[in-house]
Amino acid sequence: MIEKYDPTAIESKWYETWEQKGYFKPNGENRESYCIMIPPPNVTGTLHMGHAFQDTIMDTLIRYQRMQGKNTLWQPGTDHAGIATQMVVERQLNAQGTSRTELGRDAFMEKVWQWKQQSGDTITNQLRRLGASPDWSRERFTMDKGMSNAVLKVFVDLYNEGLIYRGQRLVNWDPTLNTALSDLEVESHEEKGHMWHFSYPVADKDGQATEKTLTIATTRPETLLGDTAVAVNPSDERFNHLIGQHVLLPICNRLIPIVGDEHADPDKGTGCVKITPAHDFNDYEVGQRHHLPMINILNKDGTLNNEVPNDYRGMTRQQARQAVVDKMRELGLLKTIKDHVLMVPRGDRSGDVIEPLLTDQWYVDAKTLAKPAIKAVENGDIKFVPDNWKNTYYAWMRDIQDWCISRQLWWGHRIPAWYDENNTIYVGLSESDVRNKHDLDDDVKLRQESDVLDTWFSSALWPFATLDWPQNSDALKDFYPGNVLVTGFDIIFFWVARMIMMGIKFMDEVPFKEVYIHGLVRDSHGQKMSKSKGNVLDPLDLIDGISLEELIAKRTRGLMQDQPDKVNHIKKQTIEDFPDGIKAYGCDALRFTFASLASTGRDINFDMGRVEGYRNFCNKIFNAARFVLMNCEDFDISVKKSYAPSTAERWIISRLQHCIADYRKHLDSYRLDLASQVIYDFFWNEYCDWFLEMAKPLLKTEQKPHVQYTLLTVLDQALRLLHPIMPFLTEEIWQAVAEKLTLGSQSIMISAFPSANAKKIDTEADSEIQWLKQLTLSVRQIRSEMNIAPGKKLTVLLSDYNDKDAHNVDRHQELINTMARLDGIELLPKNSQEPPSATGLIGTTKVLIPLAGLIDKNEEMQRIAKNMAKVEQEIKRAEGKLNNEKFTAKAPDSVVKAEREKLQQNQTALKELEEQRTKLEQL
RNA sequence: GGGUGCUUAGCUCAGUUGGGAGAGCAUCGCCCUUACAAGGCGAGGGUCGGGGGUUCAAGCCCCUCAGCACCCA
Repeated sequence: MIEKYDPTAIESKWYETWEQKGYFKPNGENRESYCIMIPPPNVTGTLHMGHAFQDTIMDTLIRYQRMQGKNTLWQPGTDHAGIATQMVVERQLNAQGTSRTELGRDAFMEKVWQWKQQSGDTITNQLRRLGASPDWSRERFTMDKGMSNAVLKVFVDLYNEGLIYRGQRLVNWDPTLNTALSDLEVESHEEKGHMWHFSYPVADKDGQATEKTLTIATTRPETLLGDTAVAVNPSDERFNHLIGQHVLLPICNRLIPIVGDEHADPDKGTGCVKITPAHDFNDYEVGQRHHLPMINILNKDGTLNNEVPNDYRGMTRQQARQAVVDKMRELGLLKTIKDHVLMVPRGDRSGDVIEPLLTDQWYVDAKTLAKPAIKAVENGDIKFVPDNWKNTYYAWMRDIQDWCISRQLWWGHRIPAWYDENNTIYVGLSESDVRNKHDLDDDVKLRQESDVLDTWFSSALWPFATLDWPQNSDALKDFYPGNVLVTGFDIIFFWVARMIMMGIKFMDEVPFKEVYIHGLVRDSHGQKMSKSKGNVLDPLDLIDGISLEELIAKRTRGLMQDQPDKVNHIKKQTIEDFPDGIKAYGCDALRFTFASLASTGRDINFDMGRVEGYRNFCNKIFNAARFVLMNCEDFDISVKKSYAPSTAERWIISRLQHCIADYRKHLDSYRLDLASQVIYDFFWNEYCDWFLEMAKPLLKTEQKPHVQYTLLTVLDQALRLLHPIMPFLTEEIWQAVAEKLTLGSQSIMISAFPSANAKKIDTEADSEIQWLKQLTLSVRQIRSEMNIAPGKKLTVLLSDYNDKDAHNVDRHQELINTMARLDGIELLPKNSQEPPSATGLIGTTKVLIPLAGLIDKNEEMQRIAKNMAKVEQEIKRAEGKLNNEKFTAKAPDSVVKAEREKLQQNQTALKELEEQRTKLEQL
């Protein structure tokens, strides 16, 4: 074995072997199956820290269940991510001086497929580097033939049931991307803007402008050109007498009615609002209530169309806004302009301001599908972990709006609808299917819908479409429903809710039994990681390491030209956070870090200190294994038959049982942070710090073969526990351990996961070793605080000892001497004179280290005073409690009794310390 | 405006039936002790955001205030 832990050397070896031997595939042996569907990453580039975190969680769960012998499937794949991917490729084309429209639909699609191949490969390679163990032979892509068939069937079935329909509605229109978006793809944020007050002349009976005006307030002056009413609140006495009259819309010179509607808030603006039903969701509602005409004034690219006066046609929204304001000022109808903070809706991909626009789109009747999906969570068929996320789910599902699923893009599943020349709609699996069903001759011209489906439409089918549905495959029988969905809270609406709806609709069963919601990975300052902030980390850089220069280059790439300030800021921040770049911590350390951060919170601030700490843990494991193997070179497995563990061995075996039980409990409840803590603590603080040290002297006795066996078996078990989190290092070491123990199994991956054995819990050994630890700690403390060299051999006396002390001293002389580095330990006969000493305590037993020239009297008196202060405080606390009659009367007996015992023990201890101090004083 | 979550050591975070405040990193001291200096041993450091309440007992339960984050409108 190599001298130092070198993750690169270890991690390159095993992945290929595992994959070749088919360990990632379901074993097909066990009827109990376990399945996780990967949330398919978008083929827009590379995996980020959030993916790595999520994949670590899933892989840990999968490996854990696989080792328990279950028929385990982790289903991998990627998502075509319609808009996002199309944008990436379009941007590349633009950089090459061409464009999507120049290429045409077919050639463009080819380009996207090329990109998909490249990005998909990058992603799967990253997953491999992370040690992920999905069944690659089942890899799927949301635009695969199989997935496409599923999409077609679902669309056609829903259409036939009336759950998909085409309709003209106001949609969120993205003028940059030229497509409709669903509500979820629109992000509204507060932005600084203005509130303009315009006066509209009130018209007389003949439709002529009067002197009277009505002043409306608006944040969007350009929409004036599409106004079809002015609304006032019916209860607003300032204006309600005007209801039913008309105003003469300036610029357009249109007569539009004054309507009474609750939407007008008397306290907001001027109390009067202009109504533009074709360009505002609220106004649309008002328009419906009052049967107002809708005037669409926008082209699809956001410029003004021919519905507006000549002067304004072709203007952009911004130009039109300015022009309208100028004109109103000229007309003397502009009253004021106020600064105003308003919510501005923007497309989550383009960042452009979203326009409500009246268009024909395809919708899913979400309300109908949501009903059973809500019930499934209410009745516990699906559980959220942590539980409170179900409230977020309910809140959205109970007020769900119909889902706009059509997108005016090219990259995606083309909607299986055909139009004849009269625009009659035919929906079917294919054109020939449509012709057959509707008896359409070949001379009837059909044209397929050019829109594609929202990318989430296909993702929603992921849990069954990846398992070959609509075929009734074995995989579908074995692995639907899945056990748990592991995902972030940011896509509960986008994805989780829709999978539940579609799963129940088409499989008659929920798609998964649990939804484990994890937090979002942020940087160490709590900032969201994003390219524009320049604080992203590539998980592979933590595995392989990266120099500061390269990291800065990576983070500022593509930002150079436009924003020098930003580049400098990113540089500065990066230098501050990573002055020496990033070291190669290795995959196992990174995974362990992710596991340790997987608690119940929402956000995870990724701290490099933790990675470094866990890299050290890897090193610790590596070195402990080295020690064990070095000391087991002559190990003979035949000792197994006559195996007789000594106290220290029984102790570590007993501790191991606790560790196994706790670890499993935590993994079963998705507390990977607690699980990692448990195994870290066991391995470092118990196995290494105490057991390996105790093994050293024992290896020099005839107990040696037994100790070797214990060292190896406990290591074997610990490695198996660690394996789901740290696959590479554990495999590397386990191979050598398994050989010694002649375990037979070829890989730790398919070895049995440890189970706790209650019979091996040994309270006697526990108590004896606990005593030994206390004694050792006591001596070490004196040594350290009295500046006695660690190597200096001491003699220790036990005074005021009890039977247990005597028993332990008798049984564990050698262990005591090694652990506490003593010459010897003696029991001081009762009533005999105690020599002047430095004093420690095990309970009420005094641990005496005679002064004999190596201890300074004054220092020791100070030390004793310090300890006495601690004990006194404890006494005071306990007395306070026990003197409170209510406490003794109402607290459970066991608590009161424990408190009494503690008090008594501390009182004795205090007395002894006091005596000791007095004795020293007299010297 | 409605909702959710958070506030614990210098930093990043645990603390799940209410019963003597924890980890890692950082800090200080001693030590190259034959597995490991990416280490060992020891130490210091917290009025658990503020206030109030329930209780014999509150980091944990209730109320309230403040700050931060996020979701929905």
